[in-house]
Amino acid sequence: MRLASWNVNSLKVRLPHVLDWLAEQAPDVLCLQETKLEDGNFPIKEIEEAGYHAVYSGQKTYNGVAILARTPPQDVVYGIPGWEDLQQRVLSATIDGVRVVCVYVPNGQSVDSDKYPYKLAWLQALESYLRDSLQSHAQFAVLGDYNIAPTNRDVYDAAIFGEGILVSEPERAAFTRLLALGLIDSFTLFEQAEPVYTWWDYRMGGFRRNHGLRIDHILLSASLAQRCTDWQVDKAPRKLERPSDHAPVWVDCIGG
DNA sequence: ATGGCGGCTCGCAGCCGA
Repeated sequence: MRLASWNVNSLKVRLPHVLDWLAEQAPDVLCLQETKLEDGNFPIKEIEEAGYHAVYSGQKTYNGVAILARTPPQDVVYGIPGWEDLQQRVLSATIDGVRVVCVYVPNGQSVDSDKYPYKLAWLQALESYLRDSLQSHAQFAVLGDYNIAPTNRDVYDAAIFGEGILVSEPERAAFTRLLALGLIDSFTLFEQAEPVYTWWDYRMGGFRRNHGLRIDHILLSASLAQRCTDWQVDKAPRKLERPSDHAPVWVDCIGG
């Protein structure tokens, strides 16, 4: 099965790209972030006509997550249970026996912003939730925009970012703690010769100059990682007119 | 050194993203 993730930066604007991508890549599951749509405006008709079921949790202007799947998502959980959050950033569902968690980790804005401690507290809450969920799901995948570049290799110019947002030690430590739960960054199963990015700045010809970051990740439980045969980032949608600044990423897993 | 793009809104300027 193919499990994918894409921060679309407005599903309203990007719906044609998403529908084209579903047709071309035929993922079994596609996790979306930054839909920026209230649930009443979610394009469920178009998604269903494309052959997908969908569950979604959105809000106006900011955030919003969705899971599209060829078979009906089951046991849907909205947000992080027991952790109040007005921002719609997490959605979980079981699809074909795999527990899928779609995450849009807060950006944090800057390390001296109020949004930075919110990001770290949010990551702590996510860690607790994932620890609990892993107890009951051997086949487990956490896909999304983590807003963390795990190593300097995941940054086009580490000097520019310094100890700033997306790369700071506390954020990277939080990411490492997610791995310590027993999750594997599927990207690392298929080490690449050249640096690989999933996001490029709209400004200053960021994509053309390959000024990117690897901040979209697919973490897999050990059982699911054993079934994983490929990891890819598809840069093609980033080349289209009015692209998202993120590219879709996916993994293929045997069976399911 | 700064901002540079793009999407959003009880919009026409300002916030936010990364």
